[in-house]
Amino acid sequence: MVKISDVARESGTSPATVSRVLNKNDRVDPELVRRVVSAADRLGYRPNALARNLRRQRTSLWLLIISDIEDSFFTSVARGVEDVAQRNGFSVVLCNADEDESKEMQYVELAASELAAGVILSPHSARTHVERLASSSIPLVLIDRSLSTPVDFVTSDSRGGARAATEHLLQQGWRRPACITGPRSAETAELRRAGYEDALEAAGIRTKRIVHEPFHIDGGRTGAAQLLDRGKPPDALFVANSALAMGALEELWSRGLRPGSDIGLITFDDVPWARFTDPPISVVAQPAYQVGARAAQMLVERINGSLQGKPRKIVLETELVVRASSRRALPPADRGASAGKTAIKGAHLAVADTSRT
Amino acid sequence: MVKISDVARESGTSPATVSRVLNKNDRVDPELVRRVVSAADRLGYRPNALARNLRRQRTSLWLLIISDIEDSFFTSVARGVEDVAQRNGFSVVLCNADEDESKEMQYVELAASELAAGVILSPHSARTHVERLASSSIPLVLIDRSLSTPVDFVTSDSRGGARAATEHLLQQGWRRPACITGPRSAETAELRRAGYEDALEAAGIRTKRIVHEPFHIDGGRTGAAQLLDRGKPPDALFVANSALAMGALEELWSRGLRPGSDIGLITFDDVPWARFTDPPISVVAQPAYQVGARAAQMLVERINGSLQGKPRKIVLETELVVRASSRRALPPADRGASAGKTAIKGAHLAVADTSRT
DNA sequence: ATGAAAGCGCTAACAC
DNA sequence: GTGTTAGCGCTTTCAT
Repeated sequence: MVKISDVARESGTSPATVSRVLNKNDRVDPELVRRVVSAADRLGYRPNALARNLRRQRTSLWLLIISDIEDSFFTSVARGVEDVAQRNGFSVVLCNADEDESKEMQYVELAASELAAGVILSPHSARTHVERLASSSIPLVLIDRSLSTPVDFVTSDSRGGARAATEHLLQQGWRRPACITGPRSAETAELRRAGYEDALEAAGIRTKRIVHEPFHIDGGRTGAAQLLDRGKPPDALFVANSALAMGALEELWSRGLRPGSDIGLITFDDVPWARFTDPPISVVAQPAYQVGARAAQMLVERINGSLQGKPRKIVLETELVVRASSRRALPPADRGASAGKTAIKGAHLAVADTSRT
Repeated sequence: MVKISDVARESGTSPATVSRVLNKNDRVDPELVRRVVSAADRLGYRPNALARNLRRQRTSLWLLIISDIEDSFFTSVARGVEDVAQRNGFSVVLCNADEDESKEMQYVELAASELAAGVILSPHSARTHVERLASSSIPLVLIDRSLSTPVDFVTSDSRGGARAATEHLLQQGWRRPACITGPRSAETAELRRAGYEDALEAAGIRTKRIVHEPFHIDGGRTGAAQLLDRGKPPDALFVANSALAMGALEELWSRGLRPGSDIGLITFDDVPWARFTDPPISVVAQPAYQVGARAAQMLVERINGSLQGKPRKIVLETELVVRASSRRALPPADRGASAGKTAIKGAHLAVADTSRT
């Protein structure tokens, strides 16, 4: 391994000068710069980040800890984070906590012990993480789900989106809606349930029909099965995320129930394949890329100190995308090729500000 | 920041002993262990990984550099890698190169300068990466795509899978197949095209009908459009990955062409939603999790030295999953609920060994 | 503008 | 079995 002292010797100068040249800090004599650069080049010198980090007591690495790498919401978030990070000279590495609290903790520990420049986290629960990072004074921005502790936070309006989705179902003439949501420990699950209930209450519907399941495909399957096996089964489903939606869809399919004709269906998250299902699925679209980008922007500002004071909270608007699965009126004849094209897109929610701080 | 010397003082011993206790290496007096542990606990001591890494000249971090985080093939690979890494005491961070060579280079550089314990990479092209890592003697395992330089490598049998898929189309009675594959620079794209051609040649079909497009949804759209606009359009499509498949599906949809009845369709990669499309899509399934797990296993063995000598190559079998989109016989009446259930699964390929070394 | 020197926190020889 | 000590490669005062 060729080190800085080798370059110094080769260029007939001192380690200090080489360091200065490499970090293009001070005004060094142009002639020396030339000599150092050429020497470094000739020797194939590569700075050792480990030594630099230890000396500087900081890195330029961000950890983005997400709860499920197979959820397209989070992969879109990741792209938003990466774009902003790159523009600001940070590298992002992704950590998949996999909805597992101990893995999450492990990655938080990694961030702390490796002195990450910043962390963006979608917390499973537990505020211990926050304290751990705070004690190492590593800036943290939460996404998707908040914690009781006040921390910078970016999310989208789950409750408003859920309410709009449910109201849409009711407007379409579905009369016995039900809700498949995530576990009580997940904030987004509870908010989406609450939005669903908001709509029911506003419409004077007393029977709630709610099931809580893990945010996985199996949860969607068993949740749908439970609801459909009841004495008075629902005629429409509001499903709180895309993994649950896949399970629910599978269950409907296996019972020969066709969304749009036999049962109404609307779900959270505009996954890329929602247009290709039979029939296309109506969704509440979250601005996932923006969630990531805004979170990254906040992190940059915390790191460089331009954002100070108490934590900010940003809530982004969702968008209702109406396709065939939620429309009651759709006649069976109108299936197939035309179904994809007739999808209405863009009914913006009336609820909530674009972003409040 | 509380450091090892603080713990030493607090427990009335030396830094060396504290270090030994923390790394549970030597046989230290149980009484001392107790005192050290309790002192560390009391002071809230956290080891500084930066210092440790610098001293040891190694880390326990793996970089997994993938070409597209939104491709479910790679997210499944990631889970395979993570499971094996965790069992062996390594942390995995994911880097999304986004099919961008300069980003990929950047992450390789990160791995080298941070002295990663190992790297798993799906290379976009360029063998410079390999040399860079080799010069820092960081073990590397390639996945999905190989390079001209010999390096440990795990993939699945693209060519065999493509051939089997195409043969299946022909057996179903489709007569004018076409192929939408990726760019010529992508090895998997070329192998799948080759497998497609193998089947055509074996069947004595002379007209190849092949288009090369970027591995993105737009590529699928324009690729399909090009083929369908020809004087003699194809009556069946073999599509080389899932992003392309989405675009192709969109194009078919917009022209009112229904897979299975109007046109045959089979694609690479068993994405979770392939069962939910209209109609369900036949696919060549890659053992993505296994690709990741096997690659990780090789990396472990390279790191601990139990695997030595020249690079190994592992080629895993693919699986043909036949659903409705490729079956010509499917009568229009058999749509809807039953279509998902009647899917045949499991026709194993006759080609290739399970894994050769 | 440049160099000398200290030291970031830890581990691994080496001595006892 | 435990302590002493040197030093990983770099940056950054502090002199000059």
